[in-house]
Amino acid sequence: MADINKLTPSDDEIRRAIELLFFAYRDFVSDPDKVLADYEIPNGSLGRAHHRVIHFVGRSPGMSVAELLSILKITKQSLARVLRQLIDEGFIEQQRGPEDARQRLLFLTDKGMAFETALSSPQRARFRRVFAEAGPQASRAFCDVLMRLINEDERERVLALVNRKPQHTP
Amino acid sequence: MADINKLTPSDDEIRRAIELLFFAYRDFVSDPDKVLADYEIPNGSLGRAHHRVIHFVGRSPGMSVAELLSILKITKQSLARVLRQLIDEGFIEQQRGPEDARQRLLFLTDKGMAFETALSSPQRARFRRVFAEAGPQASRAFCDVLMRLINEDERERVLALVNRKPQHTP
DNA sequence: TTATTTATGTCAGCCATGTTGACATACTTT
DNA sequence: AAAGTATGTCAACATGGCTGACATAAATAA
Repeated sequence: MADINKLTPSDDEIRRAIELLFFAYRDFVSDPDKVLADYEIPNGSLGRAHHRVIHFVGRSPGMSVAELLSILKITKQSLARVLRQLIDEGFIEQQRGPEDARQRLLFLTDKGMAFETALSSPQRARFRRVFAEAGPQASRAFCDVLMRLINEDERERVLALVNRKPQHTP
Repeated sequence: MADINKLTPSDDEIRRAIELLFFAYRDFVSDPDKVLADYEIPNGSLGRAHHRVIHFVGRSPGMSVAELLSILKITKQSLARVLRQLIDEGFIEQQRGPEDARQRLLFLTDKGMAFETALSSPQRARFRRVFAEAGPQASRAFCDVLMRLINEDERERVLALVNRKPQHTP
């Protein structure tokens, strides 16, 4: 019967995609681990959770704690732990919100920005190579599929974040 | 200057892909959580680690513990914990290797297979929808990019696993 | 045959990072 | 003044990684 009426992907193609996603993600997230392993701070070390916080704060300087929580989808107590360490170690600074003084707006320090670059650079190198090999059309298709994999009720919010051009903090 | 000489993807496209991968993976792996949350076993519950084991054992019935370890890339002590629970709860059975009697070959029981289906079905449904929406060409491009994201020194081994057609266990 | 290596299991403890629940503080809104 | 909101914090617990040490049985080399 083959794929005469290919309206729907086969179970086998789907299983293959699921497994590839597992392996690709596993290797992709392992990139920053080597960088993280080199950092030692009093009472612990830095992990992937810290990387995620640094990434999103770097991406949206001045974001509130609540915004960050809604992106990471973790509890404030979980975030508090890593945020405290990042602030104590001088990677992140807080400023009171000018409109709403209850908010603590988050910014990377220079040290934080340097760390962000160090953490993301192997990941960016990986994607640079892959996208160059696969070509622009496949790269766009890849992002299109990723976008569709995101929960529909959040997709718009996520796209707004992801599509925003980088901004300067004067 | 735009993209006249588009040999290399822009930093911005790469950053976007990195973020989309984060969000897509986050939502994708959250699918089985609801199923897992319903299962309770003595002294604990089942989590994503159990799901991964069940998936790969179901995928390659009769695989050895060493093979499973090399796929999951975790320590044997970490695996032992979840494997013990899965065996105790009757999801997985072990058989001595017929060639090498030191090996403990792993198989899903009927109960294990049913659980595997329950766990993966929301993920498969997600991909079925996405691939149908995105079309077969984009779906293939997606898998191609994922494949290239995998560490090169492992890619062949992973592809051999991923491309193998499902087999029957008589 | 004896010695070594290999595949697996297990005990004990540590660490990172998620969870819930309760409560405190400062600021905003009603 | 009262209620709601943004954030911080303390305490306890769960999951799932990790290391190190040691045990057993089977395969393989000396």
